[in-house]
Formats: sequence, structure tokens, C-alpha cells
Amino acid sequence: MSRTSYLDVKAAILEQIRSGALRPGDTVPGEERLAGEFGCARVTVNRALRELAEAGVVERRRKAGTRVLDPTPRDAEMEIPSVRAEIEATGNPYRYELLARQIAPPPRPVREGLGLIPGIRALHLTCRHWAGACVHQLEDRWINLDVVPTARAADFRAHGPNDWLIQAMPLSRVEHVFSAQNATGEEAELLQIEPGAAIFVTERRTWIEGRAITRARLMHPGATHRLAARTLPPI
Amino acid sequence: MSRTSYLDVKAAILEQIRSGALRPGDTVPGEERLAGEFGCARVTVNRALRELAEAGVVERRRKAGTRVLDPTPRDAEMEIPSVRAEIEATGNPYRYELLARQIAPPPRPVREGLGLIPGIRALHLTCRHWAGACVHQLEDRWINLDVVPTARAADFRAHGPNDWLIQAMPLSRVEHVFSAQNATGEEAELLQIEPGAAIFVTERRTWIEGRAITRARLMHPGATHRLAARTLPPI
DNA sequence: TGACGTATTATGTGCATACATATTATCGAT
DNA sequence: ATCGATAATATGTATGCACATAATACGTCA
Repeated sequence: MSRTSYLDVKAAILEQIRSGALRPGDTVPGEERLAGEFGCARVTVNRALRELAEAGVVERRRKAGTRVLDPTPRDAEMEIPSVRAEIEATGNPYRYELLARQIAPPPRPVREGLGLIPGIRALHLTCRHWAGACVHQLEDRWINLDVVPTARAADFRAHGPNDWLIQAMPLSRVEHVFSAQNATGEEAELLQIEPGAAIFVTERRTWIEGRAITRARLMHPGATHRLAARTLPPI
Repeated sequence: MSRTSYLDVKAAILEQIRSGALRPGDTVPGEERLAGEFGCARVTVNRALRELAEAGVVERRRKAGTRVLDPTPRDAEMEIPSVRAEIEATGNPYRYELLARQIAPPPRPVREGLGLIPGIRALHLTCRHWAGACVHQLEDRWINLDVVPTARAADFRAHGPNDWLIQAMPLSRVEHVFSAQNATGEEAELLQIEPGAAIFVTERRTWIEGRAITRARLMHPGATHRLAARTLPPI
């Protein structure tokens, strides 16, 4: 029997978060307590919690203890805030609109992106996010109902699917691919811009434990949209 | 007199890299040795080096020791490879072309982005990066000669300014802002695309110790350009 | 009652030590 | 000379201990 590693502690706590035993806002037991439970030294627990804090999973404050964070604002290097927060930060009122919702077999590129067998149906949503009187984002999303069956029953008329998914599936892996494209006629109409105007397209795919959850194509008017990323030097 | 912190060790080693005393490829002295020099425990040096390794500054291998890494491929989350590597990865031959070079007072937005006093002149470069027969990137760059006076003497006809700057100024802070725009007539001509076609624009600014080094506007044909970012889950 | 100082508490970090593990170097046998 | 076992070495990490630091809780005094 080997000794308890800080990796064991880390994995155990992550598992508790994934399973819902620890929810955002909850306080993780203190280092001393956990060290007792795991039968290891406090420093070992310390390292596990420290790395979880670095990863943005928990927040630590002296005396106050360790609290599970909201999974939203994950990494500082590549900050992709929720659409709502992004818009409200500019002072504009945010409005969400569900344009279409159906369950259908996705087109081939989407199907392959989600790793689905041909013929399998998925949830298809089209939404619009407004910043005041301007369209900020047009969202075309497919959700893998095999992985997230509860999405079938979810009501996306009041709240966007992204917020819902972040709630339902924390700690997932995300891939973003950005590109610039000329808006098609339909896209231009929905975005309230001229056909052919440059749009900034984000293709976002999300996995949990190797299984694709969702694939979203997010379109923004190119003239107004800005995406920033900072790489900080060590220290 | 307080004890030596792992932060002190980290800062000292970073300083040696910045100053050039430790160059990429060099081997950092062993933990035991450094612990002796700094008058601290080996665990303290270990933590400093471990964090530097996590930050991508050094590479550690058992028995082999700790080596300073090339500053290029800094962070895995937001991988922005050198243009050359990016193109050669696709199998296309890379070609670099210097279109213009002059020393002039920059226009106001650039001047403010670089934090320069009005009237101060800076190095202005225009370059093109080819992937085979296609233009991959059109680069419009200003370099702050106050911070990098050696750039005045550098010859940018054979190699691009980005490679040169990475060599000359390691460990700097970088900010990227991405957007989609419609190409102007001039831009379209240089990029060999139709006027009005969507272009993917990266605005990159680089600082070292709070001073702006350079500001580049990188334009790519939107149809072909892709930028990917991944956020990995903890563990 | 309210302000302020002190006790309490949880995390942060350093040290000496011990052992684990990966990798290279070395040396001997074939 | 080649292969393989073994030694040497640098990093990886667990432990017990001590003290530092930040923040809250709480009790005392005006």
C-alpha cells in the first residue's frame, strides 16, 4: 500500500465536485480535517488544494477556508466571458431570444464534430443575443442528447443554452476555433448587417470525459466584436 | 533577516534568463547546488523550478536536470505558433518578404498603443508571409526604438521581425485582440483577395517590464485562417 | 451601543529528512 | 563491440514540525 498522493486528494475533490457532492459556493473541509480523512500530512492536502486554486476550481482565503467556485470564468489567459456578462459590462441591456428549437439528425460536419453515429438525432437550437438594439451574437448550437439527456426537457426560451450547460456540466474541456467570414444573406438578416459584411465566427466544442457535449457556431458582427487574450509572464 | 522564499529563487532565475546569463538550451544548476547558493532547503528550490516548468519557462527531466526552454511556444492554452511553423506544418513552403521599412512618427492610435510621446519616431515595417503561392499573412508593425534600439540596425530583409524580437526580448507580456474586418482595396490587393472579403485581424502588442516593445497588425485571408484555443480541465 | 484590541483559526510557507522514480552512465560478460 | 545488469544521480514527493500571515470572532471598555 503506497502513501496518499496529493494527486489522490485532488482527484477525490474533483470527483466530489463533478458528482455534485460539492457544489459551487460550498466550503471544502479544512486542510487539517481532510488530512485526517485521507490519512496524509496537511502539506499534501495543501498542495492538492493549491493546485485546484491555481486551476480556478476553488478559491482559498485564510481563515475563511476553501470554497468551490462557479465554473464560469475558468481561465484568465483566454477569457471568454458569458455573453450576458460581456454585454452587461458595456452598459447595454442584455436580451436573449430563442429563434428555433428542434430535434433532428445533424448535418455531417456537425455529426462528425460531435462523434455521433449517422442517423442519431440531436437537439438543434438557434438563438440571438442582443446588446440593446443591436444583435451581439447569433448562436447556432447542437447538443448531444446521448451525453446530456436532460437537455431534452430543458426550456431554453428564457435562458440561453450556454448558461444551462455550464450549470449542468461543470469542469468540461472546451475548444475554440476562430475565423473571419463574409455573412450570407440569411446570417446578415438575422445579425442586422449588410450581406457580405465581415463576421467574427467562434466555433466552440465542449467535451466531458472524452464525450462531445455540444458544438456551437457563434457569429458576431465583425465591426464591433473584439476578443482579447493576454499571456502573462511568469511571476 | 527573513528566510529565502521560493519566490526569491524563482525571481533570481528569471532574472538570469532575462539578462542572458542563462540562455535557451542552457542547463540550470541542480536543486542541491542552488539550495546551497541561496542558503535554503532543496524543497524550496524545487518549488521554484516546478512553477517555472509549469509556466513553460524551463523543462525538467529526472537525472537530466533542468533546461531553459526556447521562449517561443509559451502557453498551451492559447497557442500562437510562429508564422513560419504554422505554415510549414501545413506542408506549404514558407516565404517571407519585406515590403517596406522606414523610421517615422507613428499615427496617433499606434502612438498611444505604444505609449510614445508625440513626435517620437518608431520603426515601421510592412511584411508579407507566403504559404506556397498564397499570402498567409500581411504584417504591419511598429517597433519602439526607445526600448529596442538594436532594431534600428537589424536587417529584416531575410527574417521577419517577430522571430527577431522573440530572440532579442524573451519573457515579454503579450496581448492579442482578434476581430473580423472587410479588406480595404489596398489590403485586398496585397493579400490577393477580393476587396471587401472578410479578413481575420490580430492586433498584437508586446511589453517588457511595463514598456511597450511593439504593436503589430496581422491580417489573414478570413476564408483560410483558423485560430484554435483549448482549455483543459484540471487533471 | 459602538469601537477597538486580542484570541482564534485556516491557510501559507520554510526546513530537515526519507524514500521513490526516471534516466543516464558505467562496467562486465558474452 | 554489443548487450544488459547495475550504480549513480537529479528530480519527485510524503512527513512532521515550526512559524508567518490574514481574517474573522469575540470580549472589553468607553
